[in-house]
Amino acid sequence: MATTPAKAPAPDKRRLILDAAVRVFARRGFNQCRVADIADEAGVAYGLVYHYFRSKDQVLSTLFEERWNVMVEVIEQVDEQELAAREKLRTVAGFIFESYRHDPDLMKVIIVEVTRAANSFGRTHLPEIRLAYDGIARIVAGGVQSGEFRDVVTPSFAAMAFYGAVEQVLTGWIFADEAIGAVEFEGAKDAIVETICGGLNG
Amino acid sequence: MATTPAKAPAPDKRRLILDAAVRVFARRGFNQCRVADIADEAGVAYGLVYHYFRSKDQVLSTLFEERWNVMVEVIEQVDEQELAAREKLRTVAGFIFESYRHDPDLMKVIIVEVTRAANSFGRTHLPEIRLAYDGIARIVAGGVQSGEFRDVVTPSFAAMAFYGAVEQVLTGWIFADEAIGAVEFEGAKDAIVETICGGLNG
DNA sequence: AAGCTGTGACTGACCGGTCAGTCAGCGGGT
DNA sequence: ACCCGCTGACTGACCGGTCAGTCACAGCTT
Repeated sequence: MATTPAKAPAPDKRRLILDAAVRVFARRGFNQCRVADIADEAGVAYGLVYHYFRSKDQVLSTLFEERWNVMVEVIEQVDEQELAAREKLRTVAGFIFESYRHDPDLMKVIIVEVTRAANSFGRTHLPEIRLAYDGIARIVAGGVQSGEFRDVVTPSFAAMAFYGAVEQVLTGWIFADEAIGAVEFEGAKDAIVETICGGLNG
Repeated sequence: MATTPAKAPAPDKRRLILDAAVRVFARRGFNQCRVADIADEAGVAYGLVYHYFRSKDQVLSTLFEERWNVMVEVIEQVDEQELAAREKLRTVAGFIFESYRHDPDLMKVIIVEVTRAANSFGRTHLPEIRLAYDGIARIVAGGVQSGEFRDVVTPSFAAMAFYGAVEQVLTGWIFADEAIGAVEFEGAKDAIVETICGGLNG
């Protein structure tokens, strides 16, 4: 056998626990679920959760950081491209909606349990959360500088409005009971940009 | 004594408990605080909380319903007036921001613990929450009908974007450590309307 | 190739603390 | 002398986190 044989699929219990936690947190909420629920869902012994993670909190934090870092990076990469600010915003909205389409449970957990939890994880992860807001604000600022956007509102305010609108659409989907169709996903991206950039006025 | 004498200030312990609960929920969060904290804050015996409320949950539900009903009513009344849709939206945003200015703790609790709690109170109070969204959507629909607004996005989508932006601004204030100045309060109302109605495009 | 040993991933019974909710009774007003 | 608003010690369930122990396996020795 070589040093890294990879003959068998290799269970990777840590990943198993993380994935199970997403499902359990999404289903019952972080506070309502038990560590035993995570272990059961992962088909793993209770104690193994504590072998890989210091605490229940750390499981959620890991989940959040993994995903949020990707988003922050995407926002930065988009901004570096040679694109109209409006197109950049469309790409960012598209990425976020696509993240939800790809893994609704994970996005639900991140939004409900971290991004909006002003008394627990939200406070803890504020700096990382702000990184994303700042990135969006930079895109808007670029748009203002190039003359594409009007200079009526501060970039960071516009970023808030943009991100708030995106998150509210996501929240609507999270609260909805039926699955969301492909049409809604596609439409949402354009509708957000149309609303925030074009405005409602006729 | 008459039926409602009001000779002495009347302690009204129920109100005392409700007001104390707002402070405690805002400070530590609903899940992190103990019923004993509420009783202590109110200067009242532990058991009295259970004299007036069936459960800890019911305390929060009462708080939410009291305030949310007022908001839904305001939205409806605004819509009945002879005003441009844009002005109606400005009034609604103004009311929400003013609610925060008047009692930040209460708004924080309502937003963080109910409006955005997809796994607990949010689910329970979904019908009431939707009443507000629907009211805003009706204002937008009126604007489209009168030709004031373009017909590019469904009214309920526009309502989501509007309310999402408002809530995100509020969230920013909630997460902020320093107090918010009067200038910010006044400016926010106009900035929201400028962003959502006017749009960013130059 | 058979035995021996060290390693660490993995297990799950258990513990100690915490807390929502109960209830027996007190005391001031009428 | 009877309410009844009010009290707060108490209880029982629950749950996060611990830790003593198991076992599969890799590598060494003979």
